[in-house]
Amino acid sequence: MIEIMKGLSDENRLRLFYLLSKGEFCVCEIEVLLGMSQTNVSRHLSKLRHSGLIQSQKDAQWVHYKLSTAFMLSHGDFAESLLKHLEEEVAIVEDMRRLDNYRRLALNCTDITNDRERVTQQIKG
Amino acid sequence: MIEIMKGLSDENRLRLFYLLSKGEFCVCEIEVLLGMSQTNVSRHLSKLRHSGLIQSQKDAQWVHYKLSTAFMLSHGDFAESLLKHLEEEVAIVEDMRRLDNYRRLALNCTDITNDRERVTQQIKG
DNA sequence: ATATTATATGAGTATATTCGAATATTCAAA
DNA sequence: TTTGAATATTCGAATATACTCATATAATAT
Repeated sequence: MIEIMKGLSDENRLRLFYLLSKGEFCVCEIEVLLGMSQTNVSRHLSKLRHSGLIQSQKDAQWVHYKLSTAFMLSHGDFAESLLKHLEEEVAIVEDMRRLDNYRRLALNCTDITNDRERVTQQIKG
Repeated sequence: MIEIMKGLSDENRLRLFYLLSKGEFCVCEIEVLLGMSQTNVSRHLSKLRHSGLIQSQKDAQWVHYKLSTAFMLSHGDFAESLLKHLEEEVAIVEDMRRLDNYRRLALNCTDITNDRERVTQQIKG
């Protein structure tokens, strides 16, 4: 449990964790959705993975991350109550606004590759 | 929520938090029950209090700590699911064994003042 | 008033965490 | 097989955290 709590004791990782509770995302999507640098996203994802909170799956050159099913099976109640409280956090409300736009516009990794700046502007909405 | 997670991302503070979920204790009791130094107990209690997780009440020369009622009202579900998982932690199982002994023997602050070493041995079980 | 007990805080040190910049690795497309 | 894109890792600096020792404060008892 200590590992879990340490994994979730950082604002960026809480945002990552919350985002991944809404689906499966590749690193480039996370960068754009959360406005974080590639290095930082990768680093924090790595930490969350080593804490057992998330899992990754390689798909060609992309790596998709999602919540760990093992973790959700063993700690789902804890995760649910945490996620519920996170909903109200300002940073997370804004993350979710960008995610809504991203989905409404049916954007994907290819769009990000083609014109990252444009996607960033589009979801800022 | 970030403050809360940071407050609970340390093993000693998780132990303090769990102990206080079992009742109200003064600092000298906590020292003996958890086997921590006075300075360290005081410092971590201070951090938990500033994070809003616990509250204190002065009683003569003693200060009694307990979980914050405001926190439990707003985050009780989260606290309950965390506490449930903490039950299994080795360090906490041992803390609880000492607490059981402490209570079975009907010990209190005065006993600790009179002969701390004896109490320490008695609850070691 | 003085000594004693309970608790809190300051200073210093050791360790851990976070981040950006640069670099490495892996895969795919040309 | 070279090039480029996606992701991971290393390094160094800045900051934060935890711990111990010493000291301060506050209340009690003598």
